[in-house]
Amino acid sequence: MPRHVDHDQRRGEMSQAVWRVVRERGLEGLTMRSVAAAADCTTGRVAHYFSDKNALLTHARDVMHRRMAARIDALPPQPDARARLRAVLLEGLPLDDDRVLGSTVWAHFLLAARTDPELRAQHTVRHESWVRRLTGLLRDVYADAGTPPPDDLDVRVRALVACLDGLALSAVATPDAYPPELVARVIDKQLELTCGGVEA
Amino acid sequence: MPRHVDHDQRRGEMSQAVWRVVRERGLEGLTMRSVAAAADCTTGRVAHYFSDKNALLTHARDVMHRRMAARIDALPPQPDARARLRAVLLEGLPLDDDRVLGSTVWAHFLLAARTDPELRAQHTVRHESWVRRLTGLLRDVYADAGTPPPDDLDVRVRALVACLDGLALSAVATPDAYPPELVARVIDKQLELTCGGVEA
DNA sequence: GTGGTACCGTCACGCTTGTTACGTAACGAC
DNA sequence: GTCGTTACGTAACAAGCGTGACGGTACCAC
Repeated sequence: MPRHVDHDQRRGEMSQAVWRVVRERGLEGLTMRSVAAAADCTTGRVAHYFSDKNALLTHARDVMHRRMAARIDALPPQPDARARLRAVLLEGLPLDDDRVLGSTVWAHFLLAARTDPELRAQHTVRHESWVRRLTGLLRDVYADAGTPPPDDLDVRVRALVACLDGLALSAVATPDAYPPELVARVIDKQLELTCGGVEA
Repeated sequence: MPRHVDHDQRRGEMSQAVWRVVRERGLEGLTMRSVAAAADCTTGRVAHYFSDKNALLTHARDVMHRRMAARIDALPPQPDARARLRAVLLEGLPLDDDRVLGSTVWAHFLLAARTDPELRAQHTVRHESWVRRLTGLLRDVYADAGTPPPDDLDVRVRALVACLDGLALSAVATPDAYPPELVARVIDKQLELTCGGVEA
């Protein structure tokens, strides 16, 4: 075996460079050269680890998604179902630099999905799984209170998710107008509205 | 005066061409050449009416915004405050082809605003005016019912707007997963949650 | 007619893009 | 050592970009 480097690590570094470029210049400002510059190397190295610009993007997106999923899985245990739901919601919002980066990448890929069938299919799968997760958590809230879940549970979750998405978008696009404190207050209100009179 | 053509009309035609290109290829697929092709003319003509690519984009965005504002102003009178609020909300959602186009352009410019200070400033102004408009409408709902508006009126409106934005984004990015019927059902639920027990 | 001006098609320039080819240096196997 | 493979910097390429120059053509005033 000749000279060896850790491929996964290198690819990870370059994915981070992709995120940084997307944050600073958007998806349209993302070029092989800008990624190389952000990763402090030449385009030759980037080309060596990714066959394609598309492969580079896909990898960056997948790593980001795995990272976000891991954050949610690593959430500390909560006292009750409602706190659990709240913690997951907050984790999905861009409330610190790291998650601003995540939401930014998410937003750009979401918009790109509009004209790209493959991106669209992948987004739909993940979105539905996200909706299912929140549905389960909301159901737990009702179970905790000993109340049967309402018939409109699904629509309530959709409204909650839409609110979350809209907030994330605003926080990402105009962070000055939507500081973390406001975002948290709005999602708490939405949570209160969603859970209706349960445990109130 | 030599041969005369209606400048505003020509510019309007080209703005429509811009919208179509944005819909089909996104903001990054929008080039002078693609706009010219969509407007079925040469780049020479486009250059004749717009000094710049930026001027072209700005005009297209402004015309779209005026168009949307006009739609809302032209809304037929509604029986009560709640119906009025609902009508305005529905008008802001991409429920037909025309508004899908509008929301698509909105979403692209919103994301672009993230890295463009001027776009961001303009978006913030319009967003706040939109929030104020909805706040007034929601206040009317309470006034209609003879109930004093709740203290959390502002946060409720923010949640409503976020929900609207998130729905619009989903409907634009993945229309198959968010057909108009579902979108309308979700916003009706959100409206119901927002108005609390008023008139219920 | 006959300017003269608005309209706009054509084309070339310089720049940036993704991709590919090529050269060289580093390093493990033998 | 030396050889083969991996790593990766450099550079060239065609394609596509925004922009500006140039020229022709259609129309109105006179």
